[in-house]
Amino acid sequence: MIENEFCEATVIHEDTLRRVREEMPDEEPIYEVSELFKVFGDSTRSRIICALNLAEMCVCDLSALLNMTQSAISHQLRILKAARLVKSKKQGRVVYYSLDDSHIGQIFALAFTHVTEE
Amino acid sequence: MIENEFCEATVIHEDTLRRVREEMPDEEPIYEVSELFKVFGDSTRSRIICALNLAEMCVCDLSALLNMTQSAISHQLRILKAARLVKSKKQGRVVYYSLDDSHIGQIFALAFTHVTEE
DNA sequence: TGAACACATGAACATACGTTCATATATTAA
DNA sequence: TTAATATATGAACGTATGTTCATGTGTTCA
Repeated sequence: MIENEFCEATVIHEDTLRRVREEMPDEEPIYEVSELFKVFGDSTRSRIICALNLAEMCVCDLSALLNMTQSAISHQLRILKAARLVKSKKQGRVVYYSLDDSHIGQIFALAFTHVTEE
Repeated sequence: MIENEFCEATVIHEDTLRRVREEMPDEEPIYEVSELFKVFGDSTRSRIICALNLAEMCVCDLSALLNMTQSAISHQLRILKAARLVKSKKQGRVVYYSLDDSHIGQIFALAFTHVTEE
């Protein structure tokens, strides 16, 4: 049992700890990954993503589809756009949103198979 | 332009809206998917998952690895266990945690390739 | 039996987050 | 130019969430 340098935690398995320390991904990419998952971790945003995965849509259609106020949808689209998950295209006063990523579909597909099995 | 039955939202594209309504996944699996992503959406939990993906570990080793208090780790492990993402095995007074799912690795792998490219 | 240890857990606290409300911006049509 | 429309956005509000602190539970060892 060895005291850690930075906190009071006791270390029982020095060998595995050393190995995991070496093989662990850096903190930054892990942080970015969890930031990505955080965006997915709201059902409104997930529903928007599922919808945009089927068709390019404008804000008021999304609002009607999800039965939510235009403001709420717009706020969430802003977050999705900041995360570079959706892109927008303005035509007149209508703004069309669509998915801006190739991995989203794959990640969601895996997640769906996860929650639907067992 | 047609007024929606349940909210004041204006519908511009009736045809795509109808098609998306038909092809959209049900609300419940989408909700479950976003609940799963919500669990992944915290960097502490993501780091725990990355660690357990490399080795079965006890609480105090995780605590030392992530330089966090035993209590904080324990609380997060509770959440991961409730989500059936990790399982625990008690040996004496030491509790060993390991991943309890085959999809986690794939989902994280996809997410990593997403954040590391571009 | 009691001390030490590994872990769990409830309460408290600060912070983050999603929606609502009011309003601003930009475009079209009269 | 004015009214209507589609969207964006800031402030406010309630709620959810992660960590800390204190303490509880269960196990080992002297």
